[in-house]
Order: sequence, then C-alpha cells, then structure tokens
Amino acid sequence: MIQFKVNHLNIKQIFECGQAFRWEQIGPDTWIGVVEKTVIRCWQEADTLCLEALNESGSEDMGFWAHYFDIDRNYDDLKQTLLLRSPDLADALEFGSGIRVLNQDLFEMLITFILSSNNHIPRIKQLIMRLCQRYGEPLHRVNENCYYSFPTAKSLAAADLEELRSLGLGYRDAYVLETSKAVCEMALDFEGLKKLSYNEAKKVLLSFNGVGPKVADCILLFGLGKPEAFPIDTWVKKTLARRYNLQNAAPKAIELFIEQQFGDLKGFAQQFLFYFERENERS
DNA sequence: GTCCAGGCTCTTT
DNA sequence: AAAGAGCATGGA
Repeated sequence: MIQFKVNHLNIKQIFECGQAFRWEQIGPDTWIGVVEKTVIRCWQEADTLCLEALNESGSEDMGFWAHYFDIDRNYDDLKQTLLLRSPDLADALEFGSGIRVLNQDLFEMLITFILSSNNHIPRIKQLIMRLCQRYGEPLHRVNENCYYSFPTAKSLAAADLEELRSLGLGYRDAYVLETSKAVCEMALDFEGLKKLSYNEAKKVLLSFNGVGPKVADCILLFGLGKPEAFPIDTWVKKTLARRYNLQNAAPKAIELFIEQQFGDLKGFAQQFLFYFERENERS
C-alpha cells in the first residue's frame, strides 16, 4: 500500500468527470480500477490518497502513481491563474474542486475516445469492458469476476471486424481496427508522439480513422499531457453558449475566445466546465 | 416513436 | 472554410 498527502484532489470527482472509464465504485469511498497492468484499489482518508495493488505483478511505484494522478502539479496556483483570467469560472472551479487531469495510457485513450464519439458515457464504459474482456489479458480474479488489461494495439489489429461489431461498437468497429493497424505500423513512432508539440501531435492523431478534432483533443489532454487541448463536445458547447453567448459563433471565433479566456491552461478549464455542466444537467 | 450521446467521414456549397 | 447527410447503438 502506498500513500500520498494531497489537496485539491477528490477521487469521486476524478473518476466521474468523464476522463476515465475503467474505475468502478465498490464501496462508499472505495474504487477499483485497472491502470496499465495493475489492478488498483483506491480510497481517501482525510488528506491522504491511498493505493493498493491487488495483483501480484501490479505496480506500487510512487513515481508512476504520482504521474498518473498529476500529484506534483500545484492546483492552487492553477486555479488562481484561471480565476484571474476568467473570474466567471468560480462556480465550476468550486463545484469540481477535487478534479485532477489524469495522465493515462496513450493507446488506451486513442481507442477509448474513438469509441466515445456520438455515444453515451455509460455505454462507452460498457464497450470498453467488453473489449478488455475479449482482447485484454486477465490480471486478477475476485470470485466470479475478473479484471482485464486494456488490449494492446497488436491484439486489436488482429481482431475480426464482425466480432467487433457483435460487441456493439457500431460503425466505430472499422475505426478501431484500422487505427490499431496503423499504430502497429508506426511502431515506436507512436510513443514518440509524447515528444511532439501540441500542433504536431494533433496533426498525427487526426490522420487516424475515427479521430476528429474533438477526439484528438481528448487524447492530447488525457494521454499526452497537453493542457493546451480544449475538447469541444455537446456539453461544452452548451455551457459556452450559455456562459459566453457563443451559440451562433463561428468555430474560429470560439477558438479565439477560448484562447483569450484561458490561454495555455484551457484544458483544465474545459474539464471543470464539462463536469459542472453535465452534473448540473438543466437544459 | 423520437431524441440524443465526450463526433466523424464524405459530399456539397 | 463551412454546412449537411448519414451513420450503429441503446437509454431516456
């Protein structure tokens, strides 16, 4: 078991704000997730974040988990800076005060957000679970149920299109298959995306079948650690329209506005806005 | 039955 | 560049 002393961190908010899809609540304040090859139990005691790997080969490396939970970033400074730039973010920052933007596996984010397009979050979770069960490797058994790793690019590239369709992926089946094949062909260049700038990496991501501007920004934000990404989905569109009167604004005008409001921290602003809007669903 | 979801691709203006 | 049709699936 490992522990981190933390502030500005609330695992409930982190796991329910739509950036991660593989955490399940198993008790009042306890969650279990699969992160890379580790089945991990997670809970909070006062100002302490506790983590315990459940599988033998799982990792309890402090550095790895600090990076995953974005522990070393100063969210106090971050929020103050955002508030100075855009005072009307106050309600969203307060509401999602424990949100942190996780640093997740790149390939997992790529496939996950391809599946997310034009889809509901509960169904996205379900599809990912089926994909892991079918193409991942078993990591840990608890009685009847088993936790699986996220499939590798290789295993998904070798999948059968009909079988993917039978799992309920819909028209996204071909996107997943073709993108997985493309990643295999890129080999080491795929992980090399981390060394590229936001714009360079985005260009590469947009070349994958099933990845458009919104999905690319999610991958850049959650998988490549680029806070300059500002994914605009239906919820964010709603909140931008309501808060800033942008319902009839052209895409370029919106982009410019976002840049002026939030600058290089717009990815964090987006996550607070998304969570606030979706949790306070009021059309 | 209709609407909608962390949209994208392809076609047409 | 921008706007529109079509798209699998399932829950509300």
